[in-house]
Amino acid sequence: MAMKALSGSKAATIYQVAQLAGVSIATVSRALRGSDLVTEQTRARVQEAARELRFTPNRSGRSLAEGRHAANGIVFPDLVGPYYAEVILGYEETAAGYGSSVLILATHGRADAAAKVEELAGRVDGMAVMGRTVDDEVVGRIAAIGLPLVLLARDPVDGVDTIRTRNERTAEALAGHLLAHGHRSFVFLGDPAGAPDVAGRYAGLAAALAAGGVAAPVAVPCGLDLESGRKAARKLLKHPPDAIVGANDEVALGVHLAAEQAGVDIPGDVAVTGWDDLMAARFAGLTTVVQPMRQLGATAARWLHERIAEREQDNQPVAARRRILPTQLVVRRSCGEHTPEESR
Amino acid sequence: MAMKALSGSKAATIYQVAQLAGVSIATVSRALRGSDLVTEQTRARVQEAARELRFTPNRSGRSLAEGRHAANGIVFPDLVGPYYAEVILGYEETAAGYGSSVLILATHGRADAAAKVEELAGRVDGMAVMGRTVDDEVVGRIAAIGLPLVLLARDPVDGVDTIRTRNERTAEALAGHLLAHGHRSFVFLGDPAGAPDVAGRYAGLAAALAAGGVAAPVAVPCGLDLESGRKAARKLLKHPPDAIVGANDEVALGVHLAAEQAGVDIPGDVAVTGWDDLMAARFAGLTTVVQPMRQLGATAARWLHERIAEREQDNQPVAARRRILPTQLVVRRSCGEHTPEESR
DNA sequence: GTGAAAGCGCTAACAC
DNA sequence: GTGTTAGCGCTTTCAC
Repeated sequence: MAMKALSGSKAATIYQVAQLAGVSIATVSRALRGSDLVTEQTRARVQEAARELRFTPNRSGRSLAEGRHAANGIVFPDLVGPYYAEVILGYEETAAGYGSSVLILATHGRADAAAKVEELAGRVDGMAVMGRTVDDEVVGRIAAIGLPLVLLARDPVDGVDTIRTRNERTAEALAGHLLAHGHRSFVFLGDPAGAPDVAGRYAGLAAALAAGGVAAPVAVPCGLDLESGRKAARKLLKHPPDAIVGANDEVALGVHLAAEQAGVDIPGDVAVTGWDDLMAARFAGLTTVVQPMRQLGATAARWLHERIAEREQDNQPVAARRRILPTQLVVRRSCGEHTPEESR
Repeated sequence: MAMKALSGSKAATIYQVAQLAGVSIATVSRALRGSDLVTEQTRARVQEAARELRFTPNRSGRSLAEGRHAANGIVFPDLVGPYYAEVILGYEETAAGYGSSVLILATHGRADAAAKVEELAGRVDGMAVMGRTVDDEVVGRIAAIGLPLVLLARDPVDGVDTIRTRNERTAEALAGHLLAHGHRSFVFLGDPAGAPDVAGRYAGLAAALAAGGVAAPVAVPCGLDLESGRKAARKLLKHPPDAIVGANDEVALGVHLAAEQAGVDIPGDVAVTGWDDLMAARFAGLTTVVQPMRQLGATAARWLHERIAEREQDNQPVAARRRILPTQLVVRRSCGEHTPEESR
């Protein structure tokens, strides 16, 4: 019997454990879940049997009986770049603390993203959705069936919790710093119509520049990865503006690569800034904006947990929450010359 | 009815769809799953009802009935650093292609990691385990119940598929390059007893140096993150060796930070190398080793898919597979002066 | 082509 | 304390 268990090709069920321990399945369930309605003696016998059969409760059976999945989902455009990785880590860590597993779904730019997301909705108790991975209609549809939802780095949808990082106001701080350097002509590298974060960054920049009496920055649409930034910069650097504001660090770092290749000096010939404070930004000397990515994920997981508890207890749902997490300008050398005491 | 569906607070079940469409649940199931045992007319009616009720099949019910989860798991020590993120992305992308969701589990260094992993085993059809997240005993136990398993960047376990990246031989290439620079005293920054990858890197380095007639490198144990590298380097740089070989890029980049702070020149005063080729390595000018991380994850997902199919079809399992993915030395400026034609 | 009904593995009421 | 049993939502024979 023991041998059979060890070499078993299928996971054991509660029935087998019950049989081996000489009790009913109800007792097995109780014993293993720590109910105090079992003698310690019985519990020991059951545990022994479970161990021998290498029994792990089948999650589907349990979920079906309990009416919950003990799992949360997170949807993001892609896992490329440390940005999403950090958010997911914060999310996973917090969710795990609540006993929930985490299902990840990268939509890439697939056409069937909506279907994938809706399918995911069927296997989780709650879900975080990042950026513009799926449109408002899908979000609304999922929210309508009552699945706890939280949107990250995305424009709010009625009745749905949303967490964002501060973009507009930090963009103003960035603009102020660049203006102080004496820069007057600007290019924004990124597509404001693409991601909500990018839109906010551009809007904040434009507003601040306008307030400073400077022409609105030209927005040059650009993917959010290193290579897109490099390609876009190659053309741009032929007649560089005073400053190029990258929609994120990858884009800005792509500009660095292009500049190096073209023999353009940063910040001598052109100032460059990014957003996210990737590890690479530090080593490239890139002026950028730090965001609490981990906290973004962690907060999402916590809010979902609260919403799930609320549902389970049939409590009156609290109104949709909005939160904007602080961000901070990190000045390095790419934005222009600094006096020694200005530098860190 | 439609209103009720739209504002519904609980997901619809197959029974409600059946009732609304005026058919049995069996027909609903058949219609929605594309069986050709239904009239197109009936199918249309069912689809209409399903749409109206926003019906998505409950995954637990389905999994229980089908005896499979349509989900794979991946276990890793932490999501910090782009290294794991890339592996997971490759894994998710491939798994999604096979129709499987992906559950992630970061063990961090938690004491209950084994329990978490075994629990995960109960909700997936297959699982990838990275590095030394759980010990051989747990791996063996999970393999014993017949769950398809693949180990990544980890020493093989009998009867379990394993995929690694080439460490030893590339370490030799790295050693050769460093010796050619004239470096003769070496420190390896990392704990060979910690991660399997690190062990392989150290072993390869030591062997090559021995072959070159140079004393074995001192291994200074060190965490695999930036800060650990920086701290360890702070002491080390007081009397720097000719070269410091970091167990990974983060460690090597930590050395860069410490060197900058201490006014030590790289590579003038000390050569530094890493492993992984993070984006930051490129901007820090760090000599390192590229690894096909995405491919590592993708291969894992593909192998699992094959194992799962094998099980479902009750095929005779093929012998455990081993694969070592190629890696490549990337020479930048941190390892020593190069003549112009040597540099890229 | 469709329906009735038997599970899938588990939890939790309800008996005893 | 423990056993019996009724579901949880779905897929899939087996009848018709």
